[in-house]
Amino acid sequence: MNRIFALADCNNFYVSCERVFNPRLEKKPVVVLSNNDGIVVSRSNEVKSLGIKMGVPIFEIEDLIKKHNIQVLSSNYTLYADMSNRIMETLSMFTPDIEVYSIDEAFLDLAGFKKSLTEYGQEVRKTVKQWTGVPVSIGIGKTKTLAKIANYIAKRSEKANGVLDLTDSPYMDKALAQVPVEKIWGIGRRTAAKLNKMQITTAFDLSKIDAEKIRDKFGIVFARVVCELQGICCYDLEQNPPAKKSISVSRMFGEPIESKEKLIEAAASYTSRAGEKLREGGLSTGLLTVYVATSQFKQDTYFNSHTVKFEVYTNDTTELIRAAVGSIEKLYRQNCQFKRCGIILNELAAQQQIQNSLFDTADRQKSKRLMETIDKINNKTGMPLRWAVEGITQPWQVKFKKLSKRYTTCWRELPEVA
DNA sequence: TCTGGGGTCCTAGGACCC
DNA sequence: TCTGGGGTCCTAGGACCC
Repeated sequence: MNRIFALADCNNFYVSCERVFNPRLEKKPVVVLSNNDGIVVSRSNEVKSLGIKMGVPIFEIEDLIKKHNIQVLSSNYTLYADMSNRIMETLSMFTPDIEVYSIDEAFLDLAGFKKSLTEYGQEVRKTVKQWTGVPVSIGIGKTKTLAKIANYIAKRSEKANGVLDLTDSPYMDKALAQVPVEKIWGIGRRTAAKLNKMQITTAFDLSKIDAEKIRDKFGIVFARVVCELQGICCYDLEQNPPAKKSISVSRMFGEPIESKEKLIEAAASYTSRAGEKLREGGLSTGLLTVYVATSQFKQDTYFNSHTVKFEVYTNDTTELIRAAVGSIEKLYRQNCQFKRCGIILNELAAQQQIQNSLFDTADRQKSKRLMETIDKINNKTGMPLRWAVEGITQPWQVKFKKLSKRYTTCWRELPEVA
């Protein structure tokens, strides 16, 4: 059966969320920054047209910020996650066949819809804007990759007005010719550079290639991209997201750390968060990896990791922290300016499927009750319990200097109307 | 001085076995 | 002392996504 995919993608998502609750930001240049207010992760159209690229460090654009009075905000992840949920709920009203692809994107299956897809897209767009305040663009195509392409153009073309349908379009070739290879879904910087050397610069050029012929040189993922551009569907809608394979928690420190004690604090704190994520998903882990690193932009970089295997799968934070602290003892180096630490949990399994060991000495029932109690307390109060080993002063904590309020998830921070 | 975080999949190469 | 090949499993690293 023929498929028709629509991709609904929010415009400048983080910036748009901020504008919903602070209309003074409308029509002004706005950027949202990453953790530690490090790099630019979301830009308004005004900022894009100033030539400021995604991912540039903030200190490199200080002059432009002053000159154009760019409004600068820290990331407010709580707000964005809540807005995302509202948008996805709104989209689900239009079809039950929806795949939430990322915080600001969803694929909808529109196969079998009789009326004009463009009109339908406009209706979706209007509704999301009305109900949530966030502008979305909609691209429609016979494969996910073509829907992405349509979306790319819908965002940029004035004529499209936010919606472009490329199913059976007489303008298909023209549309593909507008899209540089590096903007195609699945083609990154490396592959784009290789293609450019071969005089393949647009999606149109790429769609004319024989996928089988270059499969050996470029791999199967690439071959699929080419097929999808040709209208051959390789990726279906995924409505039931596959089980997670890894959980990770990592941060750059607010300031570099030299002492082992502080490094242990940070590692314990991230591990505690990883444990919460495990239990939220009803999972346990068999493998914990800790890594530490100095700044990648300084000389004499040091990166190292250590992995611990658990005899019995666990989601007990005390056990996880013990493993993480032991790893730091092995990884620590003196006179080293640590700038980052991360915890990765692999070999995840649902709690029910766990094999017990004959020689297990831990009281698993007691541990389970303890974790449940701690999670319950933490979910109820705004002041989460902490393990002593996480420290008190925590100088490594991430910095957010320009944070907006949690308008939608915290009673004390509701927007006020004067 | 200041440079994010959380994921997935694929591939090449090594270890090991028969 | 000489000398094979095929299969599987695991891991590290690369590339990509948002």
